[in-house]
Amino acid sequence: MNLRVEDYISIKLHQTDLKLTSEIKSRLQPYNLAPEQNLVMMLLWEKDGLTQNQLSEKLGKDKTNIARMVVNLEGKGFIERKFCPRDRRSLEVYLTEDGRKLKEEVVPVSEAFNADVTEGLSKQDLEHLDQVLTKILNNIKG
Amino acid sequence: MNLRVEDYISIKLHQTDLKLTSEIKSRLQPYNLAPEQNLVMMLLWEKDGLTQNQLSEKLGKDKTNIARMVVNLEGKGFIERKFCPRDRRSLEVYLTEDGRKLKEEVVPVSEAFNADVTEGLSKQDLEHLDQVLTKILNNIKG
DNA sequence: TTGATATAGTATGTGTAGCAACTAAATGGG
DNA sequence: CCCATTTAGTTGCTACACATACTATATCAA
Repeated sequence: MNLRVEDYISIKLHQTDLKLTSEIKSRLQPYNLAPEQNLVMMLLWEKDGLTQNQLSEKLGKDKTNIARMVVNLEGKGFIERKFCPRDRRSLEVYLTEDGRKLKEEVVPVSEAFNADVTEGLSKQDLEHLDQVLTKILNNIKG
Repeated sequence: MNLRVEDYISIKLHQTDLKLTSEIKSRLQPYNLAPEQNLVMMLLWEKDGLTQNQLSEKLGKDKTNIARMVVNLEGKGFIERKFCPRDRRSLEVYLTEDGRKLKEEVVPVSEAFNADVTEGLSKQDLEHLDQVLTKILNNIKG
C-alpha cells in the first residue's frame, strides 16, 4: 500500500483535535481553566457531588488524571472535596461559590466555541460526523 | 442554549482521538516507537535529510516538540543529526541503518491500524469526514 | 470474625503539546 | 563592515494521557 502521512485519517483527526484543543485552551485561559478542567466543571454544573470515580467514568479518563485535575481545581478554589460518609474511600466533589459563579462566564465561551467550530456545517454533516466517529470508536474497541 | 457535555462535537472528536492514539501507541510499543515519533519516522522514510524546522512545518507541531522527539529518536539509534553545511544553525535529520530497517516492520503496523480504523466505512464516508475536518480546521484558523 | 479480594484515590515516570526565554548563527541596511 | 533583526534549535515550565505500583477502606466468604 505505502500510504503517505496525509493518507491516514487518524492523523488528520489528531491534528484537527490538536487545533481545537489549542483554540479552546486560549479562549479559556482568561478564566484560569484548562480545557480538561472545563470538562470536569461542565459535569459538575449539571450536577455536583459526583465522586472522582464517577467523573473518571463519565469522561472516559484515567483516574490519575482526574485526581490531578481535581487537585488543581481545588487549588483554584472552584471546587471542594468531602469524604463520602457512606464510603470513606470516596471523595465527593462539590462546587464552591466561585465555581458556581464561573458557569455564567464560561458556558457562553464554550457555546460560542462550538458555534464557531460548526460554522458552515449542516445538521446532516454533524450527524454524519457523529456516526462516523462512533463507528471508528467501535472499530477500535472491538 | 445550555449544551450538555455529549452535545459538543469537539469533545467527541477529542475522545475519539484519544482512543486512536492509545491504540496505536500500544501497537507501536514493541518497536520502541511512540506515536508522534512514528510520524517523524514516516516523513523520514519518504525522504530523509530534512531539518528539524522542516519536520516541524510538515507536522504542524511546535519546534520544541520536534526537538524532543528527535533527541529521543537519536537516543534510540533510529536517526542521526548533522549540521547543515550551508546554514550551521540547522540540523539535518538522517535515518540510521536501524531506522531504515524499522520501516519494514512498522509500516505494515500503521497500515493495518488504518485498515482497522476505517473498517466498515465507505470511500464516501471517508471523503466526507476529510472534508468536514478540513472545514473545522478552517473555521478555527480564521 | 477474619482473611482474600476488590475498589477509591495517590504517587511516580514517560511521552506529548505548546508557551516563553534563551543561545548561536545568518542576514540585511546604513 | 557592523549592528539590529531574524531564524534554528535548546531549556524550562505547565498541563494532559496513561501505566504501574502503592495505601486505605470496603466487602464477601469461609
